[in-house]
Amino acid sequence: MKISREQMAENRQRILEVASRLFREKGFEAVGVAEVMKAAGLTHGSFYGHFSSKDELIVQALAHALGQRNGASLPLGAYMEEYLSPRHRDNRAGGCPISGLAADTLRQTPEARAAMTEGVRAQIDGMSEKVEGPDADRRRRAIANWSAMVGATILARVIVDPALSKEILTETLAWIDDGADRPASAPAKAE
Amino acid sequence: MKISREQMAENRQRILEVASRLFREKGFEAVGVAEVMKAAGLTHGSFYGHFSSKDELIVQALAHALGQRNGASLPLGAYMEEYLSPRHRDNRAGGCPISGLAADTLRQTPEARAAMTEGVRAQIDGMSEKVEGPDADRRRRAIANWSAMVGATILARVIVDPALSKEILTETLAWIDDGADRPASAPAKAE
DNA sequence: GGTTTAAAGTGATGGCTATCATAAAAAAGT
DNA sequence: ACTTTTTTATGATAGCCATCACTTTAAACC
Repeated sequence: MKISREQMAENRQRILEVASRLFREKGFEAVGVAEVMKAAGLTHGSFYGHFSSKDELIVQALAHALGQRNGASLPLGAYMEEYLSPRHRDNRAGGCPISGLAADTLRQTPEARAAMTEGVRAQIDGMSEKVEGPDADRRRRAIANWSAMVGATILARVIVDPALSKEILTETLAWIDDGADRPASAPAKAE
Repeated sequence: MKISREQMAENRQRILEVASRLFREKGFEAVGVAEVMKAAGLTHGSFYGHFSSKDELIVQALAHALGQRNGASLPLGAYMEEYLSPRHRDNRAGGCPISGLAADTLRQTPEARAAMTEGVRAQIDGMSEKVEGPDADRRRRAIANWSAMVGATILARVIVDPALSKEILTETLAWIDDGADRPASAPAKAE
């Protein structure tokens, strides 16, 4: 049956939303078109009325997830603390699509990789503006801190031992925090 | 046809070697049993004489790759420089299995995740011993530096823009290098 | 209100995958 | 030399997946 124009736009948005969550949770390859459509409350056949292929859905869902991520609202320290928290580590479906999907995206289409590239660029640019310290070093710090945040999140997620997983988050946070607004080695900021 | 006992052990090693390279290059899911066996110069049917399932192959190949990685021979600075080089970025099949497969391993069996966990633990322990600086900070530095190395490698690999990709490697290296044996912000060490 | 249009539902297809049963054949042991 | 063992090779099977042709049905438009 046909539905209203607004309904269709809503459906498309719901597909993107659901797909981006499923992709972040299970990876691109492990999620089928049928699963996405079912989670969106539709049947698998109508998928190709919205997207020309699964590859296109991947690009759109990635851009969708990257676009609605705005760590711009939080102060940098609070953002780092939230990013390197067990809560974010355990919330893959709703978490940052860069740490969740960067490795997966490497094996996707050039379009998907281009979307991821722009997401990373925007993230680094955004962090550069908020990092403190000598002007010449701000971009370097943003890049290194962001690399550490992504790496620590990926490592903390895969690691089975809870103590080691937590340690990686905590110590990485303490270290990048140090670099950003502390002279030497102090414990993680309390907030 | 049957072959000699040594031949069989050789075959098994070759399967592991080839599998670990293919997995690092394409990810666990994108590589089929038939492809591995073909690359090892065997036919797909004999696979189950060596391993009980693809999942077991994944565990064995992961342990194999993690085991033969010994950055222990190099000085830490040289190791970091090599790790964050375009050469390593572009050499996925022969590169570090942690940055290449950590994200993928998250969706594998608990045994595979356990193997990855021990690989990360060994890496951090090894780096802790070589990092310079105040004793209390050495483990923290090892963890943060390692997180940054893994994250930067993953990001540099997925990013399409060569300039941004290179910048991530260079700036991350400069930053962690600074932290390890430099007072302030200096360019990457020349070697 | 009737006609057109297009989105969602149904069902099928072809390709790819891991897995396994069986055959073939050579090494190991006597 | 002969039997037994065990590994490799062949071929088949069952399941999953993306994709698409076709039908149904309700919104859009006159």
